[in-house]
Amino acid sequence: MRIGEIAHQAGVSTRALRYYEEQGLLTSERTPSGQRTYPESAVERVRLIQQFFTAGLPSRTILQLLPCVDTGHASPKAFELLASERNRITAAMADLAAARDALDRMIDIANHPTPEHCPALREPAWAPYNPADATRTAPHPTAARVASATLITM
Amino acid sequence: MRIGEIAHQAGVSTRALRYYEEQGLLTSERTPSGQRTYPESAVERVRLIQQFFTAGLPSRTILQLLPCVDTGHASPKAFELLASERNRITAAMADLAAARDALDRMIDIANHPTPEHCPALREPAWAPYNPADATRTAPHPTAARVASATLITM
DNA sequence: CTTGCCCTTGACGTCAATGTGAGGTTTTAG
DNA sequence: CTAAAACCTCACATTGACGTCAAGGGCAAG
Repeated sequence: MRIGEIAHQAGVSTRALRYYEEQGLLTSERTPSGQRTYPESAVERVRLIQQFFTAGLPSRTILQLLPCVDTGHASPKAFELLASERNRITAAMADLAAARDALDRMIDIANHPTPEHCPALREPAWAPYNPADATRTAPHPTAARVASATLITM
Repeated sequence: MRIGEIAHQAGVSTRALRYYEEQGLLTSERTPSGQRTYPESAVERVRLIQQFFTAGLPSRTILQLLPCVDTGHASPKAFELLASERNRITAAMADLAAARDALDRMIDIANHPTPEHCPALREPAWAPYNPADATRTAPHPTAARVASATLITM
């Protein structure tokens, strides 16, 4: 298969594939005229690479990891890398969850059916930010938040 | 409080704080000599901003979201934005989970206690990538994977 | 007053995964 | 055979959240 076909099937650009090759993540055979040729399995390989990129792994790290995929064996160093990247991902998921919770609180407040949009009345998940007011104490925790599962189910 | 104090307490650089101000995310009073002054609440505000940045929200989006935090009200447009960003985050979490699963499979294989490191014997979570071999069929699903919870508990 | 640390603005550097365009060759369809 | 489509290499552009350096001003302690 030529590069365009792989790109299409894997859902990436040909530019990306050439970049992967440049980074040592993907190899190709060449026709006598110099065009790249790939086996079918390259599609799956590219999808895996993309998955790692999407997860925020830099190409250098992926480069160190891919041999493990191929050989089924991980050197102690590679093993450590696997573990640390796993931890990074877990931490990133926690960060995302925290941000999503923050958005959820905002959505809850914005969704609040009563007309208590007055900042002085709602429970301050965050203190209203007023730079001109440098001597403020914590506002009253007042209004009860109302559960509203109106948006996304997950 | 001056900028260095806020930066220290919020765990960011002064450069970042000036950048936030430049982007309209953070405001400050000025002393007669031009130095920035912040209220205590700025620390919390900066932490929130950082949380959003960490979650991959661009500054322009955060800029649109912060007024909702302050007013407790979301315009329909802002509400839509809240929802779409929530979806983005949820999708990103799914991507991370998928990548983590991939790493887990690699860890499982690498951890395999038996000497079946031979690629021909293990179950191919991914086909071994061999560009010179364009006419390969799926290998045998053979070796059973062994549960190994040796690394991270989460 | 000076030492030293913190602050100011401004502007250029960074990093990484591509996008994009130029200029030329190869393959394919008719 | 010819024109379109796909491919090649090279190389500069982009994006975003900062880092970093330069050149200078503000302010407490000794």
